[in-house]
Amino acid sequence: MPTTIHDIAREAGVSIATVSKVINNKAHVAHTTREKVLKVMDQLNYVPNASAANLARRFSKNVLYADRFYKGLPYENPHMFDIICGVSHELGRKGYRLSLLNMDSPGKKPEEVLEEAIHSRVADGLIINSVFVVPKVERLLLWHDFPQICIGKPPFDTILSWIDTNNTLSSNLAVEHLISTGCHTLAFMGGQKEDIIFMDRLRGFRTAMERCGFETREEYITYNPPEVEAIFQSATALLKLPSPPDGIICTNSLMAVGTVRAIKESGLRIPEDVSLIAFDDHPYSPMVSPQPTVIDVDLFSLGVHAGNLLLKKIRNPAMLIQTYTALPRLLLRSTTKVRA
Amino acid sequence: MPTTIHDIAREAGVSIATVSKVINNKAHVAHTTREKVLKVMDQLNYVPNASAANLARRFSKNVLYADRFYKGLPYENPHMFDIICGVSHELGRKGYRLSLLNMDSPGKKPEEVLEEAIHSRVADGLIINSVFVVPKVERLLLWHDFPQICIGKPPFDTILSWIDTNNTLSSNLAVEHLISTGCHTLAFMGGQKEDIIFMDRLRGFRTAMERCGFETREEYITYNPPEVEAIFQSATALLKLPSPPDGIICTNSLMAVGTVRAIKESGLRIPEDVSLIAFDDHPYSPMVSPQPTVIDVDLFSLGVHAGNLLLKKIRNPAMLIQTYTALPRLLLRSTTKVRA
DNA sequence: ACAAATACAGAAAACGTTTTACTAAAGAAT
DNA sequence: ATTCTTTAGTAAAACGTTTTCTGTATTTGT
Repeated sequence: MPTTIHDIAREAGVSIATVSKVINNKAHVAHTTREKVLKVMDQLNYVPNASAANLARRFSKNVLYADRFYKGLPYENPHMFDIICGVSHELGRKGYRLSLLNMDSPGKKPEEVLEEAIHSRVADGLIINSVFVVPKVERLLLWHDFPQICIGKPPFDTILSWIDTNNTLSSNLAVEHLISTGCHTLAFMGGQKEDIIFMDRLRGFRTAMERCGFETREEYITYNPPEVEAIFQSATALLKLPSPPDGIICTNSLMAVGTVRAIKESGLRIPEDVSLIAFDDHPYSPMVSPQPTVIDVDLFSLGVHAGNLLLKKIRNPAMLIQTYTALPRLLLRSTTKVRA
Repeated sequence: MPTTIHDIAREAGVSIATVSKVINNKAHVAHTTREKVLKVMDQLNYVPNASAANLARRFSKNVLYADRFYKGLPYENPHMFDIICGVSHELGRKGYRLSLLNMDSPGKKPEEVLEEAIHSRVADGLIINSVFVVPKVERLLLWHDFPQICIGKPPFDTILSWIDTNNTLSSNLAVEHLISTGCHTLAFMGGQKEDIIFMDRLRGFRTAMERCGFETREEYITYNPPEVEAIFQSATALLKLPSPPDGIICTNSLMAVGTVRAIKESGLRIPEDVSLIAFDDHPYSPMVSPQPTVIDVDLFSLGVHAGNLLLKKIRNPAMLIQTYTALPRLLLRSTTKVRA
């Protein structure tokens, strides 16, 4: 019932081969013929059947995004969906489609889900959260020459391609900014030791401090659970030290919320007495007052880059390992200011 | 190079028809034969080529989620991604895949993007944000008998299937809860008049008030921009009225943030002097203190329902119009309490 | 014991494209 | 005029499945 390439060919008085050439903008078709075919296609509202085309040309113009997609995830981590939006945007522009591959499948291990997807040839490439990239998965991908981009640098040496943010560099930026505005005593409101992003940032903090000729004192580094009350206590304690910090770096915006409250309730002014800088812009940042100066990464464009890199690999599978590190940026708002 | 059904057939010493039957769990294949084929499939690591299967059986085991996916959206509206997670979860369980269809395509109108996708048969069904469901799109979908679920009730009478939340009912719940805890004077912290969700909630508020025998006075209804400072002012003004409200309903969690601050800074206690209830649980709700009592909808399971309904329509296209309205639930936290 | 029904297996025809020859015609070069 | 290229177009063979139809064996019912 739906119109096929045969209908177009018949109606236009040409062969299906010619129609195919028109569709795919191939050479060896006269201008007038092309026009004629295009007109018929338009009239009959023809769009090629994707499956048939996929089968014949042996690729699918589809890309998989492999991750877990569980309940509440978007609230916990809206960031990853901003990456997905970026990927989708870029792929859409280039005529590719993005499918979600949920690695949480009842009764199947993530590798199995992935292997099945690859074998079934539903997609030409893969964007995968690096938490799934264990050596076994690496072998699988390399063995099949399957174009891929990992989101996040895999935790071992690999010749897979990846794309990541640079937490160390972010810390550097934060430290340098605070010092340049005149802070002398810096503190770090951290998360828990299992949080690798936080630990990366902390490492960056230490080296940045060293590079700037400052001493890192352990009592200025706190490890906090993700609870605003505990954070508040912790920050209050920090401010009661014999020589309290005049600059605080918060590993995320939740820390910032609790810390801001602590500073205010300690009777100190922001940023005059204590400056504050946080990582990751978060939707509720603008709601906090004063609005926090923030260091973040444009994750949407990270996604765009990932999509772009992947398409290049798809077009040229011989392409060597690709990596890309997104640079952090400083969003100057009201919790930091150059001091007199 | 990749293994095909022919390889399996040869290796197992049967015909490809038999292998196909095994793959698809069809009848008329002996137990021993089935075992033999399965063993070979396992050995050769065979997974059927999706495009070929799609072409032959004339459906794709794929579903589209049509919406805009622009930069920053996940921060503005994490809710919609919770729906997507739900859909993906449900579809994955049933062997279907979810593809994102970005309706923002350079140089193409949303209807065109949609029409192309439908004609190309990349998917067997569609989940679509009802903001795109204009009469033209309705005609398109009905004409092609394309199984679909709208997220949100379309703004006109339609025989398309949709799934939605019930904002009116939510308001009812809120009003009833406040009154049952002993509040007498209720106020509504609203958004802007263009916000249809808010207007729905407001409508529900009015009817609920009436049903409960309370009078709705216009000065207790405020319309606010999404800015915490303005909200704060607005709420403060409310509390300065000759007979201030002892119960406030906030149309979203942002309102709650500003309002809580206003109540506190007015020297009033929550919930002893003023109770507060907000719509939509938001990730930062737990961070606010006191934690707001909230009325929300489980959007993940809304997504699960949507996926489920769609699969039913795909299996039985003759199925009549389906609708589903998710019920709101009350999350009792610290801003409401039964009064002595 | 014999017809009828059923279980199993395979051959072959789709499904709707792309691609690879191959032919015919038209131009260019000798 | 003759040969050599280039261009335009086509017929036919993939691509890897599903499905229908046909033909045997085997079971079941009488």
